[in-house]
Amino acid sequence: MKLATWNVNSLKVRLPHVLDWLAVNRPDVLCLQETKTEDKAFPYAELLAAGYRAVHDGQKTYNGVALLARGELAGVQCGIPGFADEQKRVIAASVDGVRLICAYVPNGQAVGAEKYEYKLRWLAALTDWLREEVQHHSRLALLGDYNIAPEDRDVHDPQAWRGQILCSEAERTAFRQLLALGLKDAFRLFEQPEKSFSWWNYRQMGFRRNHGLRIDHILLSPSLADVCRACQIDKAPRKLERPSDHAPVMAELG
DNA sequence: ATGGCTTGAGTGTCAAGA
Repeated sequence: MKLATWNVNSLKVRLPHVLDWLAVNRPDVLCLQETKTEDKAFPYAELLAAGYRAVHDGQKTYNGVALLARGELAGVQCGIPGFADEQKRVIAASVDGVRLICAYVPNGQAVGAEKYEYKLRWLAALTDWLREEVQHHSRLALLGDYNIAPEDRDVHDPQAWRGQILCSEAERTAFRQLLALGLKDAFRLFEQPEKSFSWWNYRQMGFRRNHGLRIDHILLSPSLADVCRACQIDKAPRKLERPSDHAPVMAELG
């Protein structure tokens, strides 16, 4: 089973890239973030024609998350239960006995900002919810744009980013709280190239200079981590015309 | 130096991303 996640930064703009990528890679599941569209404009028909069913929780302009799967999507859940949030950032469903949670963690804007406090509250609510979910679903994966670079090796210039948004200690602690639930960072189960990132700044030729961060992650419950055979970041779509600023991350389960 | 790109909304130019 191949699982993938991709922040597409507008599905309307990126649909051709997504369809091409699905055709080449044929994942069983693809999680999307930042669809930036309402449900009524979501391209269900185009995806179905490509062999993928989809569930989506979206809104105008911002946020929006979707789960695409070749198999049936059961037990669909939108949002974090008990956490009131106008912003569409979570969608969960089960495919072939695997519980999949697609998450778009708030950016946070700047350390100390109101949006930063929201990010930390949001992450605490996600973690509290997942503490229960991992009890009920031994085969569980949390995929998405975490907006957290977990360690200095996930940052192109750790000195410049030290303590900054996406790299602050409170954010990294929140990430470790997710790991403390028993979840494993699929990417770090394997030897990886140095300076591997999943996002690069659009400005100042960020991609060509590899000025990036690894902020998109696939976390796996122990039973899935045990059967994970590979995990990689696919930089190919980032090289296309009008790319998303994020690259897809894919994990292969045995 | 708080900008530099990109998107959506909407037709001015700004908010938001990371």
